Amino acid sequence: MLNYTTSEENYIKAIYHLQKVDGMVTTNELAAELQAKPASITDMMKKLKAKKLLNYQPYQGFRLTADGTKVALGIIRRHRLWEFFLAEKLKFTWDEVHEVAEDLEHVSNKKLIDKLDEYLGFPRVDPHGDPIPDANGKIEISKKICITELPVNTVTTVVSVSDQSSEILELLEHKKIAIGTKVEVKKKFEFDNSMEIKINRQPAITISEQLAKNIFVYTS
Amino acid sequence: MLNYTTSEENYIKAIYHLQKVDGMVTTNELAAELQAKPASITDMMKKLKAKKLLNYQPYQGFRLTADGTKVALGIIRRHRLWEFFLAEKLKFTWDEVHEVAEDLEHVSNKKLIDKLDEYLGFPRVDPHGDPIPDANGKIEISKKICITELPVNTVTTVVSVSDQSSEILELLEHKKIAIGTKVEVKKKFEFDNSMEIKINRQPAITISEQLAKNIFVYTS
DNA sequence: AATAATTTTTAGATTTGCCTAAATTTATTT
DNA sequence: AAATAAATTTAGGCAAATCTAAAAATTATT
Repeated sequence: MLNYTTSEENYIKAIYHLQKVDGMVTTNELAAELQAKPASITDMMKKLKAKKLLNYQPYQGFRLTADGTKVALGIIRRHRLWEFFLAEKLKFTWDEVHEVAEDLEHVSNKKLIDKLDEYLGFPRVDPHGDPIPDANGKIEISKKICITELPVNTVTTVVSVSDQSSEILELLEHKKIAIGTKVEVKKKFEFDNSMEIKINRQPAITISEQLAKNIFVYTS
Repeated sequence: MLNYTTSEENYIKAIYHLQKVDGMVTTNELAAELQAKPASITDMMKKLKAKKLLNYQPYQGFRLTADGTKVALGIIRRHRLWEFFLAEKLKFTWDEVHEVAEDLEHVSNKKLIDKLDEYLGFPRVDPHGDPIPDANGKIEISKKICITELPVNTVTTVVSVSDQSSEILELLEHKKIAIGTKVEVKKKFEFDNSMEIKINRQPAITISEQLAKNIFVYTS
């Protein structure tokens, strides 16, 4: 497999993530995501198209090709394995790992990553609960849904928190909600979309709509 | 501490290593080391001088300043800690680690490196026997000498092999000489500068001048 | 010490990745 | 369906890091 620049990799990764939400990704969306100007996006889109990583017709948005998706999954594999390493071995907290992994993910030595994977015991998810692609690029279809979509009286497990600001983390910590926490939705209030949830066997607690929107759980 | 580009770091590191042999480093030496053209060296020397990492007067060669040396030691610290990690934890062989560490060394997150150091148990030397600078940039003065300079009947430990081609590695493996091997020089022959050495308590073996010149040991 | 050889620097070009400003295309309104 | 607004692309420029070829400085040699 060929090598790509750090910049190319950042574009590919961003497109992969936006695609999942959107289907087709637009120039402005990607510019916002990467904190770059739209003109820069167009430049790179031409380059990635030339390398057959991207389906792109001017003004029509873009999607990764099968090859582009493979490259994206390689980057995501590296990112998430390093995140796991940082949390598990170096004792970083789960909210610190992303930033460091942003740099480590660009070291693309296959043997390094496969040996790291083995050393870590082939973990299936990273510290945020996101699945780690295997050496062949296979990734478990994440069956995550937002806790707001969960029916009442269903027990499930928190797998990820989308916002990762220190403000939300403070609140989560206070409410004792963390990745892996077992939660059950007890009541939903239409007035303000707040909800009551139970954590383990403790009394129900209330979470606001804003908070709920950022908490994701497994469907099963 | 400021951040430097991968390219700047590679120049700084190369100057540091050449300085130790040479005192003053020349444009052509550095060009050879970095596989670049002399014109490119001059360009970068101007830049590093402007950043006060280098003492440099046109046509007079260059040396790192105290600041430059500090930066170099940071890079070398990262490089050697990753080498140790790769050998110790991921089970890379000692001749494979350098290449991978060349990429990892440019991820310059102080917390990452200090936690890695701690995780590894604050190792003093890398898998080639070279000393690892501590978090403050302190490095043990390496008391390595070539085995050819060792007096007879002195027991010592192999700390490094300068050449790392597969040819020399094959020979070293055959002769059971590795980093950490205890050796004792028994005889030196003036005719061809070959020597007989004993490894542990086994019968003496002969090594050629060419091989001996590449084997380094501790003086004590 | 003058000339030749070598080393180093300068000048100017190229590529990558980004930018601003202007032009173009597409989408939205009236 | 025009006109307006928004999104996107093009054109041209800039900085970093490299290169080639030519000029300048230093070192070595006769």
